[in-house]
Amino acid sequence: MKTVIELIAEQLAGAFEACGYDASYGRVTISNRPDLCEYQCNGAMAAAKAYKKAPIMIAEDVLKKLEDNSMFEEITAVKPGFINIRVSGEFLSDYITRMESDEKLGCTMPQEAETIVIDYGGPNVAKPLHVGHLRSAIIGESLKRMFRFLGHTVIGDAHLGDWGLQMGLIIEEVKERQPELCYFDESYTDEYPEEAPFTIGELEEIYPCASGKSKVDPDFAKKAHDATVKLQQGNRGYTAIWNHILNISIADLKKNYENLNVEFDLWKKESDAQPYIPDMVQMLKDKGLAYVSEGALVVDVKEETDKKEIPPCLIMKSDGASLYQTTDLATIVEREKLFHPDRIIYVVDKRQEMHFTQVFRVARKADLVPTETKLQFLGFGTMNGKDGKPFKTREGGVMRLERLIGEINQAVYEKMEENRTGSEEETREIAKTVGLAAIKYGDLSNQASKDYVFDVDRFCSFEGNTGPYILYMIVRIKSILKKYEEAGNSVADASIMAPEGKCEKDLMLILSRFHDTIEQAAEELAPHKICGYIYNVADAFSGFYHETNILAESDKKKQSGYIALISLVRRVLETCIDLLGFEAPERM
RNA sequence: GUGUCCAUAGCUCAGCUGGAUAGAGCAACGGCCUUCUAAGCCGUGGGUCGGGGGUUCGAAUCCCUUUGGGCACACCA
Repeated sequence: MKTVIELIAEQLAGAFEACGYDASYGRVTISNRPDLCEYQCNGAMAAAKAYKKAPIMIAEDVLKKLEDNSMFEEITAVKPGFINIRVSGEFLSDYITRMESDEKLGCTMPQEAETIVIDYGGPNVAKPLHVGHLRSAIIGESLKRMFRFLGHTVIGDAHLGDWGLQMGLIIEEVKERQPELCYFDESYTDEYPEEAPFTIGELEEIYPCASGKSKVDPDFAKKAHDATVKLQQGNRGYTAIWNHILNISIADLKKNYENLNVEFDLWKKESDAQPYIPDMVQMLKDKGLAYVSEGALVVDVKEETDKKEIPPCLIMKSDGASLYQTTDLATIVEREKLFHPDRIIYVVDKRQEMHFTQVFRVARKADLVPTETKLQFLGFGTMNGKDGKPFKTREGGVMRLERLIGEINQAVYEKMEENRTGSEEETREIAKTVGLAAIKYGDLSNQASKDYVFDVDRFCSFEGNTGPYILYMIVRIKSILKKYEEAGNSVADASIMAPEGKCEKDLMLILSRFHDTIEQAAEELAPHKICGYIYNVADAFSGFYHETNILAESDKKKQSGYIALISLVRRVLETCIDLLGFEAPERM
């Protein structure tokens, strides 16, 4: 469905053309002076230069050539050459009504749906999720939902890290602790036990221990490197341990992501790309792209236009082991083979930008994907504490996700406790829903690429531009609709009417911009635009709510118009928060 | 060192494909609850958009320069 802006711009473009000017001057934007108008066109001023005429004259001429004035309440040429526009209430209510009858609230479905792989999450097996994984999960999940809503085929991939040095470190540490295990006996030929020799809790302790040791003990580090190579070469015992690690970790990760309302379609791992590596490496050699430099196999990726030296992309270490780059490239090969994606979006810490620049360039040079396939890197910034430094626990350690969520839920619960009406159990449940909204809205309302300050108190504070505030507005609407139905009316039968008050019209104007917002947010990979929009809707609703006593309205027809309107507000808000990845409780 | 991103109200952030008076929220101050959830609403104060130059009828937005930060720069992921 065409946006209001497009409908107005069509009219103006026609008029500009009729006057002999280029149609592109008919571009319309939302007014930045809501006191003067709702929409504006600044084309006359731009045209003034090209056609050497006074802008105000151009604007006035253009308005005379308008073919259809029915959608405007007011359209005037002002001062230097602005064209100020107010749409009519009838046009607006009709527009909103059409939106309401559309399953996607007016979003245009693509002619040809894209297949999009979104690579987010990227948790490492054997390591607990910590705050560093939060942004990727939250942003990636939101993008997945946005593109899916817009009719694309989206595949969200957790892309576990299970193939790097960390596996060698863990295996070597287990070996030192329990050398008698059958996995380390080269002559062992029986089936390996089904039961893992460690629990998730032990696993989470083993890795940091091994990692620390490797930094101070070169001998241990060497052994870990060797173990990594042996694993990658298919050593039977090591593979069995690795399988144990995987099974235990994945079960634990699923539970954690579920708590975040994050759901992957695919639980692929770096190791799944392993089978593609030999052929890919051979191909890189055959094409003359890969060569040996300082003992390692590399591909040059520098380009003429580079302002700085981009180092060659390492494909194979001098000891023969593959690296992050290798698996990422092979993963592209795998994704192309399995899904033929039109684009792959990587939601990764922005510090990895260089890495992905290299990987993308090798992929292009080697034609791992067709030229049309988009490879997009969405780098997100660091989550900082109130001191502006990377978020840590009070003791200064890495904050585990479980603990963070627990603290948020507790903070929300304590606020609700002050004036709770329901049972403790119910309040706890609601606090979880509200807490998740607090975290996600707090994160997503910032631009993804920027660092941001994660402030538990502020995000949970129920006041102002926060997740809980948005939920509160939805809950209010739900409550009114429920009472309306309890009085024997039907919300479904209500229909929207032309606005009378200013607040009512403002609310409708904001609602009419739903699909502009969603389409733009998807285009720019910018969930924060949805947050900004939601807040505007909630704010406009609040104004309307306070001006209008809906349930006490005696004119039944008018009341039905109000009900239909707030019912649409609810739908828009709920759709938006679903795109952001959280939901509203029935009451709070 | 090279490159890159950032700098907007006391704090946290929008706005940046050039447009009219730079916006929110928090914090501060003043109002509004026998009426659909006051977790709300209305109002007041608060700014040389880091500094300097330029392009333009018009710059927070584009270009140059300068200062101060973050980050990245081949065998970790």
